[in-house]
Amino acid sequence: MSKHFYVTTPIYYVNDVPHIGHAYTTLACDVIARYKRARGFEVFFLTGTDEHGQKVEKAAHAQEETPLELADRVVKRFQALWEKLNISHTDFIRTTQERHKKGVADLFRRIEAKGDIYLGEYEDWYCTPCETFWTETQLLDGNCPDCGRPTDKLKEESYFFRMSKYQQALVEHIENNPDFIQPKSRRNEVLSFIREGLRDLSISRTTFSWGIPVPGNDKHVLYVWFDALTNYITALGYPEDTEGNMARFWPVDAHVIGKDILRFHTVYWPTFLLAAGLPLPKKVFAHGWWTVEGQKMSKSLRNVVEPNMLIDKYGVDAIRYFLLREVPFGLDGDFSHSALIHRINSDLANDLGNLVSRSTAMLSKYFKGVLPAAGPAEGPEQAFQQRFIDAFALVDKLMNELAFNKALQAIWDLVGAANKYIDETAPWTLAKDENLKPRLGTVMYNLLEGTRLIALLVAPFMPETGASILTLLGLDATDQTLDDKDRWGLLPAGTDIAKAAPLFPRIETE
RNA sequence: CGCGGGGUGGAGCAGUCUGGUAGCUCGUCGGGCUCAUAACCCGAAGGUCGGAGGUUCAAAUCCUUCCCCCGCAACCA
Repeated sequence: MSKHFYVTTPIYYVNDVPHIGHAYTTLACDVIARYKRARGFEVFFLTGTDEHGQKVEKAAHAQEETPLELADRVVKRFQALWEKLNISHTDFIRTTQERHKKGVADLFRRIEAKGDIYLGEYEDWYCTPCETFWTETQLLDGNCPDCGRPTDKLKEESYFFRMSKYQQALVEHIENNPDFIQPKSRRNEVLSFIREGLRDLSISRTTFSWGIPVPGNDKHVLYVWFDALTNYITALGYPEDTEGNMARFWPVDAHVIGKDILRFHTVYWPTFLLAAGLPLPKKVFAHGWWTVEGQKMSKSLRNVVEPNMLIDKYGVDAIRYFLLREVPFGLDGDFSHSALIHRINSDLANDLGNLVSRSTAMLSKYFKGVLPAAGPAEGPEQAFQQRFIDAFALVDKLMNELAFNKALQAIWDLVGAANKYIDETAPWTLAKDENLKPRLGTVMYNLLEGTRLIALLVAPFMPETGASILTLLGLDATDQTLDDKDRWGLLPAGTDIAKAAPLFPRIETE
């Protein structure tokens, strides 16, 4: 079995500034990447930016800068946010990079050589002032959906990809690989879409120039999605593969995307790959959307949630936790400040933070902060330890399904079990009888050892918190490996463990 | 007949595919404990599962029909 893991975010369009949705997708990929690394996988985690296309060209023109200048500016904002969010990507690709353009041109030629690209005519509704083509269904009462002015039916020379040729092969692939498109509801959606019949796809434009030129015909630039989707292999070095990344990491384990770009990833991209004779992605996972305080997020409502501000106010780990805990991955969810504060107070402060506080406080009080050795495990210890063994298997299964919220629930069951273990064993009672000191030592050891394991499980979701707890326990915080570290009893007796300051202060609201 | 998702105790959700004691989190109420960030642990109350009809020994779960809400309708995660 392969110990390689490749996960991608979509490349984000630089015509938009980063918001909570971008952060969500990227965060999800980061968590699975960190988890897989902890499990001993060599991980390639790719994110990046999509910088071509008419919208970028126009936006740049409006601001009197070149498209590349605009892209450089916006890219910095994405990169700064990822740093702030503790995103651990291994590569950041920009579609304006030479390596990408070269790979895209190669893919085009490869498909063309196969006879699956032809020159034809593209006919649609054109808004002259906006210089934009619209499909019949996009029009509002026959007018441009952007500016409301009338549109004309116009023909444009265009290269087409024989997508229709691959309809049957794609349907078969989806049917034979039940996990290819997740969640299942999306899979059904895609299947019914394909069965309505695939048309050939226009993959070039002549109405603007900010893009990758069609090889052999500079009048045309490539359709942005042909350009953009290809990033998933150009980042690996396609077509040369000098570093062997294509060989090691393709096909990708998971393309994580928002539900809006499902069709591009489950219809266009796979058919391009089929035509090129490359293996298809193992999984495409479409997550849901966030509303904000119950309302759709939009620029006009001015309710777009700015991740930087949230991180400054609540802390990066609290935000990371909230986004993945609050809503099942794949469904839509609502972002509200009251829900966020509630999560922070009850899950992070009361459950986890307080567990660490009370545990270390007792160790301080009863053993001067020096971890005692464990005596024989009695009933409570055996049950307690078994919960961890069960949880490791469960969490692994859930992480592989990208069921982040369930994985966090399973981890929090352990936090609950630890709090309950304290209650059952009542260390404060044991402490009153000097004869029970060994028993008290056993309880304290198990408690702190459980805390170590919880820290490791929590670390992919909340790297700083995981590191804080490990440091507190006298361990190397940079080593968040789970493989071989998920056994009971690795915390050495005799370790000095200081009483912890609150990990997550409660947020008081008036 | 455009497509899709949904209507389950006060709130938010799971359960529906593979019918068989209606579950979780929060909130409310009561109790326990005192190590801890007024935190932790235990218990209780509260639902005829949107309406109607049907299949079945048995339906939140399958079938029919109706009502209501929310998205989308080719390039916004």
